[in-house]
Amino acid sequence: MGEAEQAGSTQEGAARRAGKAPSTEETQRVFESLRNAVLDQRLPPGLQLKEQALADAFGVNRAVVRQALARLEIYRLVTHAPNRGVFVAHPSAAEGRDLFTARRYIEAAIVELAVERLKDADIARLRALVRQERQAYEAQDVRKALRLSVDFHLQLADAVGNTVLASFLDEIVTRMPLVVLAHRRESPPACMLDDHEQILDAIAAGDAGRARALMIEHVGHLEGRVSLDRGTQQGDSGIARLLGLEEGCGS
Amino acid sequence: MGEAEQAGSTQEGAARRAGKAPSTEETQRVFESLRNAVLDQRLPPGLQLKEQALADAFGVNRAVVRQALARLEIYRLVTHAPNRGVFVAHPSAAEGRDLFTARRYIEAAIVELAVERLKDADIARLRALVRQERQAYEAQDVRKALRLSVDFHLQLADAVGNTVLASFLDEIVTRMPLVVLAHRRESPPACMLDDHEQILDAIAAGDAGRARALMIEHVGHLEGRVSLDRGTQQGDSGIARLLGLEEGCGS
DNA sequence: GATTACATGATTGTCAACAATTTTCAGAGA
DNA sequence: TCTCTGAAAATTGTTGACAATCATGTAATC
Repeated sequence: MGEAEQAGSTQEGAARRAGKAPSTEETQRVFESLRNAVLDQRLPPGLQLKEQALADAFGVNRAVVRQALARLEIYRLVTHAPNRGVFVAHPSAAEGRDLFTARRYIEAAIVELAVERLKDADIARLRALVRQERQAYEAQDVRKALRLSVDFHLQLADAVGNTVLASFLDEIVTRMPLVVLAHRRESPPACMLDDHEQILDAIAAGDAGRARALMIEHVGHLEGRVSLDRGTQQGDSGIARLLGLEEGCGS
Repeated sequence: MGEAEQAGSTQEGAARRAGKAPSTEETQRVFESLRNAVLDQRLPPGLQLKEQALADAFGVNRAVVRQALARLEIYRLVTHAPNRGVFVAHPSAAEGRDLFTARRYIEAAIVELAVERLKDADIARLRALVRQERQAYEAQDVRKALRLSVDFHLQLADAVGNTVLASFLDEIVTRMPLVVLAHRRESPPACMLDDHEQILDAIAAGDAGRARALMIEHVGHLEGRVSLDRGTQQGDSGIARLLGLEEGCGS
């Protein structure tokens, strides 16, 4: 299933943020491959991850796979059913709502701090990232665009320099793709390419209130792409999910 | 070292918040015992946690201990030195600052939501907790008071009902004792027994702005008990730490 | 006396075999 | 056709042994 990933700025950043000390490089490698697979929406919720299959695929021992899976479980990317196995998580609507609510607060905190702490070089780097993201969209490379879109948020958090808030945001955005897969709307609304750019403008202008409002609105746009209403079932049961596998626009 | 803990409302709550699915009950048991030991400030930063010793102490296999330690590592309660072992974390001053900053934002979010969502029964339960806390202080049971003080924050978060924010706060408050141990001020300022009560009053009165301000101020009081100035060394080197093992007042 | 080289012990990391549990599937019976 | 039973296969959980690495203490050398 998940094999070697393309090296990118996200991987090392994630290692610093979430993965921490590589408790044996092998475990870390397997963990990050699976985590990246989730980020790229390659793993459908509910899929069983069998230890031996993963061990064979990665060329490692089952014990290593087991540790990687245990770590994924802590980040709630998989659920562990005792004596049954681990399955890609299938977040409930309530969980999705909690994630978006928490994301609003965390992102608001980050932009607030960004106005105070970001250097010109940081803003320039983030602007370059937004340009890349736009190019990816224009090139129809949706997967890459989605990834760059996530990277924008993560690198903004990194630039702010608060490791705790950065790791929290990292956990949230990593769990988001599963929420999207489990609760996608049939007709996704139009993509919002300009949000990131406007947020950067507000930060660069030192307008904390506007930056904060824009970011909260941006998260609202993202939440609009899924249906998390209070009556929604936990997620469609298998078949319906496989029909909507083409991904929309990003984070 | 850490053996069975007194059962209390925190344990099950923590299991729901942070611990998640008990990937084999044994692992969860070991993890929580060690986590509780950190919360009670029984584990000095820098102490090595040897796998075999823990396995013997808990009567479990080394693999179980290994998984529990890996989990502790993700919460940054321990640091893992490859081929050397795991050691109780020794948070830097920068890490401490990040934790307090993040805590301000998270707690502010929680009280904001608390004003909207808390039922009368929730408030009554929290008031009872504050009373217990006061009694513990009056009875000079500092350890219990500290624990109840932490419980107040965690149960407030639980009552709000956002599992994501609750788990974030859980991680923060669990890491705090290590920051305190590593960067304790010589003369702790007076304890602030009334903060929790006033926060509850503001929430009960529906005054979100005041509740938020009081909570931020409260976190400021907590931060005042440690010295995290930008010139401070990572922590004193062993001997000095052992001299100041008696604990102050809580969270 | 201080320092380096080396042997010893302790600890972590890896692995494969075994046990326990669950799932699957074939077949009997209603 | 459906359901129940039970054996077989597949999967997870556990344990112990072995290898690799690091820390400790001793002896030799400058």
